[in-house]
Amino acid sequence: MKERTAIDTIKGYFYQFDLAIVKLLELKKDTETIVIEGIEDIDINTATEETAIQCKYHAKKEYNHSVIAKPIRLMLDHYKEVIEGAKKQINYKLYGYFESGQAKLTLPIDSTFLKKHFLTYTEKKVEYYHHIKHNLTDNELDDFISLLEININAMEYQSQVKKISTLLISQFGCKAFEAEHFFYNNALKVIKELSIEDDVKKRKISKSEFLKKIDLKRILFNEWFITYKGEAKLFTELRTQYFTALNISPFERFFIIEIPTTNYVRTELKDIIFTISKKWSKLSKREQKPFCPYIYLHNIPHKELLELKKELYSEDFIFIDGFDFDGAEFSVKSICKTANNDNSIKFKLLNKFEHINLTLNEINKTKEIYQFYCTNPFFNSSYINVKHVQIQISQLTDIKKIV
DNA sequence: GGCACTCCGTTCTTCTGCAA
DNA sequence: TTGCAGAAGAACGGAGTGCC
Repeated sequence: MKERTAIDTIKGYFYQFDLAIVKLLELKKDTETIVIEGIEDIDINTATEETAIQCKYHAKKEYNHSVIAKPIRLMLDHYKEVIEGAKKQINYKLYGYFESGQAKLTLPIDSTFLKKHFLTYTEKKVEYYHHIKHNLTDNELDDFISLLEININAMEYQSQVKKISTLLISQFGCKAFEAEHFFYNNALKVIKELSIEDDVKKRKISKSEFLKKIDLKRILFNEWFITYKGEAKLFTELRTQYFTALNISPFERFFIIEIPTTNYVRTELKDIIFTISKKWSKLSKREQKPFCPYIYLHNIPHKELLELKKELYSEDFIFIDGFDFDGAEFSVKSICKTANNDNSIKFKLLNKFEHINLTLNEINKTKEIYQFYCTNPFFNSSYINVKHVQIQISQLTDIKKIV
């Protein structure tokens, strides 16, 4: 029960973030902006008007006037400052989803209804009259109603998610997977980061800034996206998208892995190397074009790399690193040597960052790069025809779950 | 028959607990 | 601190009963 309550609460946050994404994508001009948690949950600023939207998502709750009464009173507080000349006039919008009970509210409402159901309330057995507190006349309340739009038939959660996907596909001309894993994932991160800014000026973003920020074709390890998707499901989808094929083509695959500075465990790294080697090599005698993967370990201390190589070698796990004899320089020809059943080379280790480009330049076959990074991608491919997948990880063991 | 009172189920509002 | 769901309690309204 507790866990379900938490999930429902998180769903409420997501619903609000998703609505912000929808509103940003629906802005007509690139210069138009929205503010997260401004006057209301979402403030929309267009060339002609400003609208403050209060968003409610009650997946398991029936509509009752009291549920939306408090936000309406807060909007009236703002309106009071408007008629006093302290603030600029804006439009107010209450956008809510409820499981049932929508028929209880007949729109439009009048000032009598507003006073009775939204402005009169009880707290600790004391009755309050919000309109009397603010000394507002019926005419002023009518004016407030003319600025207020109530929609308690808001889109259901999944329908809104589908709408975002459609908008992103249309905006970026991408596929559904990219819309979700690249652009929606990035969009969630951008909105989340805006929402936690203390300064309201920093919670503002224009459509063009937003589109620029989310236009990154790489997978982020974004806690909000993982919460939305579920870690296991996310890893499964990544595996299906990038690492599942019935017949693996004999391509030259580069696995570029950043070693986290904390919680490094050598056995875990070895396990990942074994997995990549096993899955992404074919050394059978019957294989016409045998192959094995290239692996580069970013930020691994020199001494640790040496220990790792010693251990692999002592376990008869055959690999090459482009150095043919003691004192020799890195040889591209050596590292590019074809792996086969006779030499049993299970993977090719690139010791240094610069060896990646030297090797890539030498190879004429189809190449693919899979980069797993911790914070920011550290290898930028300039090869137009080379597939380059960038996936953010939180820990080394994530890689094994994906590949 | 009409009115007042009581009971009880339903509806609505407010409070509380929980998680972020 | 906020926003959600659920609990608790107040308010409402219909049915039944008794009295004038």
